Amino acid sequence: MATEAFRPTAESLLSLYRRLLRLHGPQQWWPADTPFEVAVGAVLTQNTNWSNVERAIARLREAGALDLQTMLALPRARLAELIRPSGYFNIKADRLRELCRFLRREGGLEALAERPLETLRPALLGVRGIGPETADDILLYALDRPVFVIDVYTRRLLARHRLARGDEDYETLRRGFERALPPDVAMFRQYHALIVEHAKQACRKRPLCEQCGLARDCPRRAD
DNA sequence: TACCAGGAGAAAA
DNA sequence: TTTTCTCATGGT
Repeated sequence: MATEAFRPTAESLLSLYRRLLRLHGPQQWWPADTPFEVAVGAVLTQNTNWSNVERAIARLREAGALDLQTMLALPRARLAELIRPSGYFNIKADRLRELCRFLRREGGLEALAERPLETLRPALLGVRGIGPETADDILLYALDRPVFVIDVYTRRLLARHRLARGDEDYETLRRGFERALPPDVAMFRQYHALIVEHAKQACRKRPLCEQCGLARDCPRRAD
């Protein structure tokens, strides 16, 4: 596992950010009505296309289960059935229930929002089924904390632009962004959303480049 | 039919 | 400690 430092300059990351922003314009993220829905979506999107997540969330909404107390009261089998379109529904039902129990113990997302990041992030990572990317999605988009979300698209883009090799561990990449950039929640959200949007647009109906994940012949590539 | 998609945890090496 | 396997649906 690669452990050496990823220490990009602020200018290199800001330059990439500005190019993505020019290409795609401001993104409206995260697509959810409430912080709780953000947290649910963060679990459901694990290794899953967002369109499948939307189906599952729509079913939860129809069932009136998009709030903490109702979801906690649902039998596991019923919850799994509701989120079936998101895939991995048995595992994700357990993960959602673990997350809901955690939120109940902590007094809900509103109470969590009062905790310092130094204890909040480890607490989230202590929930079974909540890994670093899912925790950081929740911190950034549901709890307004300046943490940078690292996903597969971020790795590919960093590698493509020679800012990283792409196989660095999650914490190395996250800390690299957070050290180089000011702790700006709105900008971190926009940056991550732009990376995902860029990858989706560039790769649509085109073969992926094995290095960066973007299409070799895509006219919208940011380089 | 085969592959991929906004991971995470357990098991095996 | 690192790598591999498992979980699963819907779109292309």
